[in-house]
Amino acid sequence: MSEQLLWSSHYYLSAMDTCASNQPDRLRNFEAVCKRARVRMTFQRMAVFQEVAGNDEHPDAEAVYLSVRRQIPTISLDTVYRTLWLLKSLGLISTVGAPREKTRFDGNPAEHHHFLCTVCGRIQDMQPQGSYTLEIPESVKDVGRVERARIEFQGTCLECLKLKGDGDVSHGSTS
Amino acid sequence: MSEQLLWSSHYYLSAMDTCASNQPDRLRNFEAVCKRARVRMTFQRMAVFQEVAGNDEHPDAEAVYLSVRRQIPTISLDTVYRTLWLLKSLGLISTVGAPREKTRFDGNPAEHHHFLCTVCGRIQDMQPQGSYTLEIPESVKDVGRVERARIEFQGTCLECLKLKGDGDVSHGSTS
DNA sequence: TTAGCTGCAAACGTTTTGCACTCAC
DNA sequence: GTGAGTGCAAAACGTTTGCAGCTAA
Repeated sequence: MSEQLLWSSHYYLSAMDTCASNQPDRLRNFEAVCKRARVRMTFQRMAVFQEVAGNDEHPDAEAVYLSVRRQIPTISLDTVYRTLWLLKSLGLISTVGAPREKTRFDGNPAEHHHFLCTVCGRIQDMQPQGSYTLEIPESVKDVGRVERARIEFQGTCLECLKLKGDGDVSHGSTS
Repeated sequence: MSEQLLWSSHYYLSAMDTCASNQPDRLRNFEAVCKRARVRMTFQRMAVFQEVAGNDEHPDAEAVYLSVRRQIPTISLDTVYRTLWLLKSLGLISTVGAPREKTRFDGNPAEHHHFLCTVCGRIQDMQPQGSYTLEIPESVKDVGRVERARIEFQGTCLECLKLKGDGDVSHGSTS
C-alpha cells in the first residue's frame, strides 16, 4: 500500500477502498464517492457500475448497454456512455488502451516501450535497457503463451512539467 | 551511436539521425518484403512507408496523409489507410495501443496488467506478483515523471492454443 | 423546487467500402 | 494485357451532443 501511495492520486485511494471483491462494499464505496463528488446516485448509474464492477471480461459500451438493458429496458446507449466516462473520471473504473484516440502508427522497428504524456498526448519511444529488462513471470503459463510484452509508461513529459513549473521528476517503482 | 546517447537530452536528435541513416536500408528491406509477399510497389506505398519510418512522432493516418500529400498531391486518405494497414500486416510498422477497437472498460480496481489474446481478442487481468515487479528505470528521468506503468502482454491464450492443437506454452523474456 | 440527469434524435469524426479507372507487373 | 491498386464518394461505425422532459436531493 505504501508503494501505491507514491503513485496515488485519488484514483488509488478509492481503488484500494473498493478492492474488496464483494459487491455490497464496492457499491457502498460507489455511493460515498458520488456523494463526495456531488454527483447524483441514479438507478442507471448503479446498474452500469455494478455491471462493470462485476464483469472481468472488459466489456465495451455496447456490451454494458445490452446487459444493463435486461434490468432497465428503457436505458439508452448514450446514458451508458456518459455514465462510463463519469465512472472513469471518478476513478471507479478504468479503460483498456488509449480511449477516444485515433490510431497512431509507429515506424520504429526495434523492440521498444512507450512513454505517454497525459498532458500533451505526445508519445515517446523508450529503448529497453538492462535496468528494466522485463522478465515474463512464471504465472503467465496459466494464461497463455506470450509473444510480446510492451510497457506503457504514463505520466508528464519534461516539457509539460516545465510549463507547470513543477521540476520534481521523482520516480519510483510499481508492480 | 552508443546506447547512452539515446537517453541523453539529445534523445530526439540522435533518434532522427539514426532513422535518417537507416532509410536506404529500410527502403531496400521494404522492397524485399513486398516482393516476397507479392505485393506491388507503388509510389504511394513508398511515400507512406518513408513517412512513417522516418517519423518518431507516432503520427495518425491524417498526419501521414497531410505529409505525404506534399509529395503526392493527388493521394487520398483512404489509400493512406489501406497502405498503413498493409504495412502493418507485412510487419513493417506497428500501431500504438489497440487499433480499430472499441473502448473497453475495466472494473478491476486493483493495480494489474493485461494479457491480450491476439487470436480471440480476449483480455485477461494479470495480478502483479513479486516475480515481476517492474522497476521504473533511472533513464525515465530524461523523459518525464511517470505516474503509472502498465504492461500489456500479447500472445495466444490457453484456449486458443488448444484449438490450434499447439500445446507449447513455453515462454521467455523480452526486454 | 430545481439543478442535474435521462432518452431521443441527430451530428460528429474516424475508418471502411463499392465502384470505375489506372498502372505495375 | 491483366489484375492489383487507386481516387472518389458515400456508407459504416463508435461515440458525442443539443434539447425537452423527468427526477433525485
